[in-house]
Amino acid sequence: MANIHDVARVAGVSISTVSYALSGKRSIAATTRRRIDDAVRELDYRANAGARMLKGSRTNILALSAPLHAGTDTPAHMTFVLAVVTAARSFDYDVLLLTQDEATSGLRRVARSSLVDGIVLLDVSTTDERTQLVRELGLPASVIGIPGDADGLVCVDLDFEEAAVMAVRRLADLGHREIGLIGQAPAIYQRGSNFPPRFRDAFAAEAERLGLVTAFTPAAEDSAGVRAAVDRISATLPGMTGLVLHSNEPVQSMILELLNQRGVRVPHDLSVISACSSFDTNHLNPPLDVIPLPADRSCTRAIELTMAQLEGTVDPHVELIEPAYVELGSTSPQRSR
Amino acid sequence: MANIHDVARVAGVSISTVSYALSGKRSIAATTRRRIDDAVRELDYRANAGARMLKGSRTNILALSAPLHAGTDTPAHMTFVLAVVTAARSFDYDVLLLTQDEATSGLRRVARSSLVDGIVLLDVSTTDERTQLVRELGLPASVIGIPGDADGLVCVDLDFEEAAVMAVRRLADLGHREIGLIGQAPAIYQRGSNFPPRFRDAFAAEAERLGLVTAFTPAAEDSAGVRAAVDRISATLPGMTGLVLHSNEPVQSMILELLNQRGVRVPHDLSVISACSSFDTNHLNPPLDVIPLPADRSCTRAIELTMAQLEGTVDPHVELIEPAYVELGSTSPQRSR
DNA sequence: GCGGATTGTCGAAACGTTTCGATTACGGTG
DNA sequence: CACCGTAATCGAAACGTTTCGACAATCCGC
Repeated sequence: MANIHDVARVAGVSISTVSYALSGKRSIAATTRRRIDDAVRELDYRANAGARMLKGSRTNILALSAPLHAGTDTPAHMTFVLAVVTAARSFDYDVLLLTQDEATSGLRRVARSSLVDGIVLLDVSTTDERTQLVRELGLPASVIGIPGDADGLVCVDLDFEEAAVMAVRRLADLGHREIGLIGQAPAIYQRGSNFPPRFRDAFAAEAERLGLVTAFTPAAEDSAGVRAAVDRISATLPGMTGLVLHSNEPVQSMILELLNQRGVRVPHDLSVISACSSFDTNHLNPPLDVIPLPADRSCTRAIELTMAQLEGTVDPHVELIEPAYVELGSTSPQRSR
Repeated sequence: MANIHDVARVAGVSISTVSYALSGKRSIAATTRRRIDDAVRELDYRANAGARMLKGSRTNILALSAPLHAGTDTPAHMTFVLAVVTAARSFDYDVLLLTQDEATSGLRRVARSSLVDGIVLLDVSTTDERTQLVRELGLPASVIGIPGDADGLVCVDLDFEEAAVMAVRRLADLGHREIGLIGQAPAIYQRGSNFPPRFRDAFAAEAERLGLVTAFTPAAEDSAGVRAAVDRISATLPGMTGLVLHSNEPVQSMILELLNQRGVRVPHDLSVISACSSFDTNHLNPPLDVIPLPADRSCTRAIELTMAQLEGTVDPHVELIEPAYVELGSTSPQRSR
């Protein structure tokens, strides 16, 4: 593989001139620069990554700790992973993927060996061993999601509380007084994933503030679980006219199918809102009003903040992304009885 | 961050002794080794990755080129990615994730800068620009899937042809004479993904060899698409008593639901086989006989072969993984009419 | 008690960059 | 014309490791 000496020889200059020409850190005569560029092209030269890491103190690699737990919605998870990789590349950073059991131990390994300049944490639980580790390592790091103890960390996430408030208000404004929430699979609440309870609790709180009657149920991911969830919530709240779905695409799709089978028309009989969904609700039947979960925005921001930490220009804080409400016709005013 | 000099100083030896103690490449006195181990622990020392890459010619990093295309089954894709990462770790290798537009250009970049020792390609199409690139780069590489031009490449994949033969024979052995195949979404065949036509064509060939009547249809991934596919195949083959599903989990689930609604009992009225599925068909209703797509085996083998290429002990070839048939009670003999 | 093998340790070179300080050439200013 | 600042280039040091060759100390068999 060609190295900088080869380039220097072919271009007839010293290696430092080559280095400066490529980095642009000192001025180089136009003719010299052209000869160097030609040599680089001819040899298909690229600076050796190891040497660059060793000398400069940047590796241009980030670690992405992304454990995939049972019950996690894989497409949503993948969306975040891809968004992180894409955002990192826009800053000329590559991404090292750490998963499963290596999500924690691998983090320590790559950090201590100076293989990465920074860390991104995905899918944090309310009590997550990775948060303490990240504090110890002292490397720039951004957490996507809000762990229980966010002290000393840079965290980014959709404002799930505000999203819940938004959904409740929307239904309240339309005159609905009895509203339901179908959430994630029970396993997800048990594992302590950070966002589901944030949404559920804010939903209940805002509804109470507005004097609405609510019911909540999780929904297991198979058709039996979905049927049971719908049955449960109808039994608890027979007069329900508004429903918020905080679950993955297949579950939302099954719920709509079930409602349809039972002759419940959306939005005529029931106003339905899809909350914090990372997929396109236009493909549902009918399309659902949605408060999107903008993976790209969270991830882009997380990477920006990691880069800012590398420059030392940012302090630990929690950054919440403002939710937006997208109308697609699945809500309507409560009919007077 | 502590370096090898610090360890040497604390242990009271030279740096070369530390290096040999850690690598085990020369014998070291037991007492010396203990002092060094203690120093390493005290300082939480780990060899600097950049320096190690520069000096040794190994980086202990693999590039994983894993573009996610529209229509690809995300959970299956993720299963492969995770399996690659896990297998790589078992050889002390980390994985750099290259996706989307970087799946090709990033490959060139990281290879030319000697950031990675080898390459793994996922989701290759029949004509894939990455295969030519990999040949040019001359780095150890393993392809998961079989591209149109596999010359000079190391490829690993489930033997989709044999899997198709297995499914057809199973149904034929049970006395079924008219069998159908519901495949992937049309978009996937159009994009040239490598395995769907391999399965489809082998299915047709083996059925013809055995004198069976067949019908094939792709299935779009929404409920309308599934309904249309089932309608199409029933219309083409009214006497169909055996059905093979080569599609993702939601689609298979919807198909079974639809059959159930229409009063078609599995296996009493229709024997159904789930082919090359990376998910657990026990969760379907009813559970389906399955020829599993063993992501972990393909990926483990791909990594093994990449490691073997690093040692120079392997030549380009295509390696097919023997499929297995798992009975779960969704097939039964053809009833005499 | 001597030669030769073995064991344990060390110093130094090399890997390919980046970057600091030095040097040369040259045009502009007083 | 002497002086200075600037542009363009170069040589050399440093980053932290691995590994080669050298050397001293110990052991073994006779």
